[in-house]
Amino acid sequence: MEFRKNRRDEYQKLLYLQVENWNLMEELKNEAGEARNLNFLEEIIESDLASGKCESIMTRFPPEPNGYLHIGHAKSICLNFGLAKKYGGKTNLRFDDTNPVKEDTEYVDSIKEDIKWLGFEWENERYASDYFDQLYEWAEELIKKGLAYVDDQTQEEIRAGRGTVQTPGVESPYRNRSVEENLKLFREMRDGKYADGEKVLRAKIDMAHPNMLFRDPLMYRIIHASHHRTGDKWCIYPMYDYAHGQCDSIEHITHSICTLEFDVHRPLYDWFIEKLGIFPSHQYEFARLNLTYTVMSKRKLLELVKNHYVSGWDDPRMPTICGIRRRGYTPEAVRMFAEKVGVAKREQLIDLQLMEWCVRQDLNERSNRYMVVQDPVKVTITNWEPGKVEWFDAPLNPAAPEGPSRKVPFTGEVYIERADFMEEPPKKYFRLKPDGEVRLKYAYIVKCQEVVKDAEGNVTEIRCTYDPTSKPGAGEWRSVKGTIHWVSIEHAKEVELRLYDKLFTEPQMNSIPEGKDYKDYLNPDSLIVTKGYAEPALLEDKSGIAVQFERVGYFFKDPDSTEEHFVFNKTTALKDSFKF
RNA sequence: UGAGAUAUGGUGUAAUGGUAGCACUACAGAUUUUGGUUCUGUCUGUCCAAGUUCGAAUCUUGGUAUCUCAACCA
Repeated sequence: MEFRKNRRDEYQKLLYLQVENWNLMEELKNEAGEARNLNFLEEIIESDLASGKCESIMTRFPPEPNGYLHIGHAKSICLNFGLAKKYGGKTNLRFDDTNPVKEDTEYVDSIKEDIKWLGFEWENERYASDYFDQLYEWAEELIKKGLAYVDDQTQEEIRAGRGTVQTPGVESPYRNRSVEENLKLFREMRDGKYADGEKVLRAKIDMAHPNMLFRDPLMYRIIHASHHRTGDKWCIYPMYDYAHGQCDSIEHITHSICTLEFDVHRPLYDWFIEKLGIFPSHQYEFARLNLTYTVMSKRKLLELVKNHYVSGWDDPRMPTICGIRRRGYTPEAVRMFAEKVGVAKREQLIDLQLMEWCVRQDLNERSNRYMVVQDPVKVTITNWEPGKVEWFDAPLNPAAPEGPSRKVPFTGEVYIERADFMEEPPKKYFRLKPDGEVRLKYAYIVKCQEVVKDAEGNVTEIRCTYDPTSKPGAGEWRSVKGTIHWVSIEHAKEVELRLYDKLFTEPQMNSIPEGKDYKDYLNPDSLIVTKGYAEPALLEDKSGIAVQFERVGYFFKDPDSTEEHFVFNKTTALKDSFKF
């Protein structure tokens, strides 16, 4: 480095440059560089805006209503809506409903709910099916231009004729029908004269093209099925490639953002727009999100639900948006996550820990704290006046010690966590041990005097004395090394706890060895149902977001909860740096 | 024996010919009524090989690796 600097100085002298000028230049460059720091899509948009290629931007989120949205979609939603928001543009929600046999209104509703939950508002709600008439007209136009033809070949013949990635295809015997004949046949297709699969409409491009999608791609196929919106009006339906670009164009989408695997479609997207001479939308691709210990494909998620490996699409272990929501993630956390994973064109496999960090980050600031003991052992305070109850004031969030608080009852018999007591502790054990002192959080310091065990040697009771002078707020504060959570047995409320962990045991679920199935890696301990003993204030919590069980983790009240029976889902554990 | 895309610490992502930075993870330390939070620090990186240049992650050439494409799915 020193060498380089010397060489540079030498060179500056050689060029008779003043060192100050050089440094100034670099400073300016650095400033400019700092101000940028954009992802590649933002760069494209800024350059398009600057060059006047477009006055304002318009994006769209185009789900097919055939399943539930997952965290990968969340990335796309945050991108599309976020980019438009950042640059003063708008975003449409467009359902890509060109295949009636796969789609359903059920999914439309859940998709809308999920987008709203994430905190985004679309400009227009549209459907590809809104444009079926226009798309049909354009198809006739392409036929008239000699750019499309009706093919009578069977599905197998068409597939065989397409060739392979390394060998060119062969032209269909029906490729050179006259415009009149094509028009007549296409109209007959539309009018229901033919059965499914009998004929298709194809674009006439190049059967030897290196891009397989240019080997006379299908534009329309015959499907005699009822569509969730257009009913029985149509029996021919456009293919994705024939529909998507034109739909974008109709809506004047300036930046059509999709995932990487669509990059080979872009030339065809452009081809239709060019041949039709319509508004030039442009497609850009980014890398889809992959998460460690997670499967994301619709097929696999569906299988998990259908075969009851999980309780449903909204099972808190699912990567679906509804699952994540039920797990206790906040929209803020999901948006933060989408921001953190970044946008680029190389395949990414994001560490699940990043997602957990995001919820902790958000929940740490906003969530209310309560004490809940999961695996209790009884502590008796021998010098406590029998029957006495003392109520302590405990802040709901330690970041605001003077802020809102709850009342915590203290009595002579409390539960503590079994793991918070050790008879023969290692040296750096700060919790309760024989003759040791520990603070019961928000209350007194207690000292372990005696350990009671059953015949098997299990600890059944710990007898302690409390130090009356250690009362919070009264007199000088005395510090001890350990502070643990507890709950008054008399006041404890029993709640159901669902402890969730990662669904799979293997980080790279996309590249599992041959001969293995992803289901071979299901984590048998992904759900443990247990119970907890909570301080009474927990049941009164009205925050609506996950709460923190102090020293344990974040928990979210499940919709299964009733007035009598509370159920809490573990969102994620607190970070734990304690090591024996 | 095709075409397209992508290669920067363990994981993501910047640096747009000029000091390889940031975040997560991991590991230390300080603070702490949560072994939490916060703060500080440490470890670890330009796919390879030539070339251009005073200077290359960046430009050129040639390799290598990974991903995508042969549904009447999207």
